[in-house]
Amino acid sequence: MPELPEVETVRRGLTNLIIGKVVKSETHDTEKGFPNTPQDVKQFLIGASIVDVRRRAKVLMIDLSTGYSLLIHLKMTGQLVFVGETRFGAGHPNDSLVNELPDKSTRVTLDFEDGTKLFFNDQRKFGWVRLLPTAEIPNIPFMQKVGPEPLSADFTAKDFIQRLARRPKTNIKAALLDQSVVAGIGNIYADESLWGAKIHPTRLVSLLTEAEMTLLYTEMRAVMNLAVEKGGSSNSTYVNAEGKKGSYMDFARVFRREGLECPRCGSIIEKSRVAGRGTHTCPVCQVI
DNA sequence: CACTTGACCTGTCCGC
DNA sequence: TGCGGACAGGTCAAGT
Repeated sequence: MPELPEVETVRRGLTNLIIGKVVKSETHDTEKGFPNTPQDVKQFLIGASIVDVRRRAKVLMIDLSTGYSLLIHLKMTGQLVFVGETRFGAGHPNDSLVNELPDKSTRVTLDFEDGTKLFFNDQRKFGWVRLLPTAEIPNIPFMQKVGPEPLSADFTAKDFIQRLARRPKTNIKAALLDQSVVAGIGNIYADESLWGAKIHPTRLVSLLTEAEMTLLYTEMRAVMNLAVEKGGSSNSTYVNAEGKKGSYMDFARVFRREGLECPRCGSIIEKSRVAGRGTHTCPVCQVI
């Protein structure tokens, strides 16, 4: 599920739900999704309290009182689901989860001292959780190469244009998906941003005008801001850590709207494959 | 080097 | 209904 807006929504939810809680025990299924040793877990996780929940790009960081952090990447299908028996009223979407979790997609479970739990579920097993010293997070390869946060106040159109210029011979969709250019954009918001800027995803970066790149910068930020405000995008079954559904898909202009009318010009939206990903475009108002 | 493709996994949907 | 193949909101390694 997660691009920047979804991960940010999870971060905000967890901030409300788990800060101050003390970890009582932890279980995980395989080393692949959680490579730390039992000794690491015992020394740096068990008994620790949650100090902060942060995000960089699509990576979540749960900072612990031991000076270590849990780094979490949800990849395609990861979810963090908080279950606190007293938190949800009758009929709430999370009520059933109290009894249904853990299930076969559960990779990691954190049990807190107060009886509440946090589950990391991941159907496709691409995601991961790892424990490492908080101070070492900036040194991991991903953090070394990842680009700026698109919504940060000091990220300018000029920065964006300069970073795009490093990928002149690839198409603009691949460049937007490249986390070293800008952090946090994924398949949904790449398509939505390019529609907003009336640029076809297959266009070579070197063929974009400065005006187009400036407009793309503006549209990308508008899309990301709206998506964060709406709690991200959710499929029919997903609920976030707080049991709320994201509603951005109600506002999507092209993503998963193939066969429907373009909201700007009325042409029929097409689906194709660009940069190895399913791609949604208006064939008329997005210029190749 | 820059860029593209395949691999990692499981579940679901769609066409025969 | 059964089966095969394509596909799914990401990233890295290996290939050209």
